Order: sequence, then C-alpha cells, then structure tokens
Amino acid sequence: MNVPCVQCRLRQNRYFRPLAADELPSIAALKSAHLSVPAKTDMIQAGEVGGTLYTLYDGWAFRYELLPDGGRQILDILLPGDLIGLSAALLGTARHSVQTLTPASFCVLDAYPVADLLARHAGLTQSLLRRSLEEEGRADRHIVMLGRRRPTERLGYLMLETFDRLRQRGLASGTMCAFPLQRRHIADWTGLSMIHLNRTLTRLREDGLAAVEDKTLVLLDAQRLSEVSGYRPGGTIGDKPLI
Amino acid sequence: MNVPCVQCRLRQNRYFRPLAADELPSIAALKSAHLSVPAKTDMIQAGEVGGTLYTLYDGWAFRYELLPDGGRQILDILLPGDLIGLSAALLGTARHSVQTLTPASFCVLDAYPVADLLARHAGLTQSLLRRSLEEEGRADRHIVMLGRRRPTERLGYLMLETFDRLRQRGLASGTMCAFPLQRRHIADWTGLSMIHLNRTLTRLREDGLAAVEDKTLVLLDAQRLSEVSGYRPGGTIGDKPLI
DNA sequence: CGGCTACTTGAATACTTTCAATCCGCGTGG
DNA sequence: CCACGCGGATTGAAAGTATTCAAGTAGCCG
Repeated sequence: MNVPCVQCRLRQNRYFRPLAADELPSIAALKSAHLSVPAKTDMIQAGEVGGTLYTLYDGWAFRYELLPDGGRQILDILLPGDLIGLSAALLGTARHSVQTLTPASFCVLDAYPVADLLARHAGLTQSLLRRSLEEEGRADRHIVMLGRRRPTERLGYLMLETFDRLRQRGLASGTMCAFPLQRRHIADWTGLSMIHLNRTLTRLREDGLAAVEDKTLVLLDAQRLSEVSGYRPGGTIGDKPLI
Repeated sequence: MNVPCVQCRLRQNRYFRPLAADELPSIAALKSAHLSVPAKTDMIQAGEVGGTLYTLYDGWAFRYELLPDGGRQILDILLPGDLIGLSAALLGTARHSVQTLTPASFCVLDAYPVADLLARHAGLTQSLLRRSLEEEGRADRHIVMLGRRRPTERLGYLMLETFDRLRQRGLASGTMCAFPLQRRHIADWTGLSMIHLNRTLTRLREDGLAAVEDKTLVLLDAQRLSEVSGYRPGGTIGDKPLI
C-alpha cells in the first residue's frame, strides 16, 4: 500500500505547514517506499550510524532509551505526522531507539539527499528549526514533570498532552481518544514503577479525573485534571513541517 | 565594554563553527549592544512576548521554570557561547526564564532581522537546526537521569557533562573547573531536595569520586564517576554555530 | 486445557522529603 | 573589636512516598 505524497492524507490537515509550490516535488522525490510494520517493531536502534529518515504515517510509536540495568525511559510519544530519525540523519548517529506501539506505516525517505533539500529550501529548514525548538519545549516540560511534580500530576500531564496532540491532528475530539500505551509504557514515561503507577491510575479514576481502559483514554473532568497537572495547551498551528 | 564581532574571543575556539565569508558582516550587523549584568539577574521571564536574542559572552546562567508551589526546575546550564532566547525569537513567546549565576556579559542581538538572516544564509540555519537537535539530545539525557536514575548518578552526570562542555570551549582542563552553582541550583537540576542532595554530595566526596567546594568542582576519579553515572561524552566539534 | 501476557494487590524495605535546629562565614553598624 | 543578622550549608529525627519482592487474577490464543 504505497501512498504518493500528492495524495497524502495527513497533508490535508491544517495543523501541518502548507508547502510552497516548489517544495512538494522535492519532497516527493525523497520518498523511496511506504513501509508497514506490526506493533512492537524496533525501527531505529540507539547507536545506529547513518540511518533512514521516516515519517510516521499511521499508528503510534515511541522514542526511548535503555539503561544498563534493563530499565527504560520513554522520551516521547510519536503520532502520525511526526518525523523520525532527523537527528540521526543530520548528526550521524541515533541517540535513542524508536519502537512501534501499534501496527504502523511509515514513509521511508532517503536520508542522504536531505541535506541537499535543506540547502535548496530555506523556508523548509526554518520550519524544521521551529519544530525542533517546539519539541525542545516539550522535552523541557517533561523534565519539569519528572523533576518536580508528583505522580498524579505527571500522569495527568501525559494524558492531556497526548489528547491535545491527537486533537490538533484531527484524531480526537470530545472527551475520549485512542491510547494504546500499556501500563509498562506509561510507567516508563512518568518515571514510576508499574506498581506505583497502578495506584496512581486508580486514584485518578476514583477521583473522577480520567481513566484508561481498553486502550482508550477517557477524560472524565478535563478542566480539573488540567488544574491538577498544570497542563497548558501549547503548540503552533500551521507551521508543523510534514516531510 | 563593547566587543566587536570581528575580534570576538569565543570565535577563535575551534569548538565553534567557522563562518562563511559573507556571514560575519550579516551577523555583526545584528549586534546592537554589549550588556554586562551582575549575578542573579533575570534576563528573560517565562511568558515574555517577542523578546531579545542574546549570546552569553562571559559568565554562567541557567534556564529554569517556576512551579505554582514555589518550586523550581532548572532545565539547562548556560555557558559562554550559548545562544539565549532563540525559541522566544522564532516562536514568539519565551517558555522559560533565564537567570545569571555569576556576573555575566551578553551580546545583544536584534531579534527582528533574525528570520531574514536565516532566509539568506541557509548554511547557518542548518547549523542552528543541528545545534537544536543536539540540545534536544541533552534534554533527552536529562529526562533519563530524572526518570530512571539514582541521585548519585544524576549528580555525577551533571558534573561530568558540565566539565566536558567547559573543556570543549577551552574553559577547563585537567581535573578541576569553575562551578558557580550553589546547592539550591544543583538540587533544582537533579530534582532532589536540598537536604538529600547534601547527603549525596557528601557520599560522592567520601567515596573519592568528586567534590564541590568554594565554587570549584574537583573530579577526584573521573573514570569511576563516569562508570557510576553512565556519562558518555558527546557533542560535535566545529559545528556549533556562534551568532 | 496449558502457557502466555497484562494487570492487580499485599507487605516489607528502601529511599526522599519535611520539619526543626545548628553552624559557619561575611558584611554592617555600634 | 564585637554583637547581630543573613544566607548558605549541614545534621537528626519523623513522616511520607515509592520500589522491590512475591503472589495471585483475568483474558487470550494455540
């Protein structure tokens, strides 16, 4: 199931940056394949040299790092439209691994001509820079959550942020959304042990704030949850580059 | 004490990216002043709109975020050569605050023409993108430290990373370096209470790994410390853009 | 029906924080 | 010169939070 860039489903979403006239052909030329993989597939291994560039077209994935003792820290949740492996392509080495969470499909891009693409399209490069700064902002808030906030707050934050990111992409509305993360993943994002995460989840549910069941997130009281967790929606619309 | 860009002390360091012939005049045109401030000065307040762009020329500073309950999380330590406020300039709003740690001086850059500068110099923009990706990598490792590692490891990591960043800039060598962070700051980077941080510092010193005294960091056994904390030196040489 | 994976729960242990004091170096003003 | 106040550093004890270890339950799929 190959999807040509011209009829890309994602690009219709106004969340993504509209392309300049001369950019689409350049980008389309980069796409070398469309790849479908099952859940729990490792797309990128930490330490890999060179590496391919992917756009997540459909499904969920996550970036993570493994520890010597077998532990894992999830760095970010990846949703449709996210670019994967840019730092590997530009800096030379992958610093983290990426694994699918659901069956997923990717646009496979030739990493080699990317530097050339950036040199020719200054607007696109700036746009990528903005996106990178925005992601740095997300990472900063993750740091705040892990360094200075209690488990309920961390958890509420993860839920609200993920919901919001889905909504921006037109993948959620109302009060529910898909949430294919298992307990283990949530624990590894929030930096908690699974057992303690469980208690915290139970608390959120009993307090009528939010619940995860059956791979679905239900925001029972988004207002109160955002007060508890200090989540403020951020993110620009219309400037997210989609390659 | 104004420093013209042509005779910038920092630029001589091979850690920074050499400029293309036509870039220096464009950059020099951006610099509108040289500013000296005392320690503990807030340069940027979270939430500020627009905002100026600075290059830290001399001294130390840090990026941080305040919590409703009065807590603080330090996101990053800023060293000479670091660019401050790029995300504010490009995205419109400052997401975090910046405060000096020592008396410091800054190059003040006009933020408004920056977008123009980037449009004209594609190489510079790419370089900034690389730098941003590299910083994202640093943020990722900070996340791992806070989410999944013990206090001694976090602390050792902060010490080694900071030492390394100084060394790359030619500001440290051998086994000692300046370290103007107080206990409060170290606690706010590592996500610990000050009291527990103290015990941890004591432990590191008693174990003969490292010690902070008199605003100086002494690496007593860098080898063993890096084993304990899992620090691996990273960072590219020669591609760090200095604006 | 196993065997597997995900999820839950209990109890003991380990780790961190909070609260309350104390100590120390330094600059000020008597 | 010295008492005083101040901010930073340090310590002890008690309270609270989170993890580990050890079972045990539920659902799914061969």
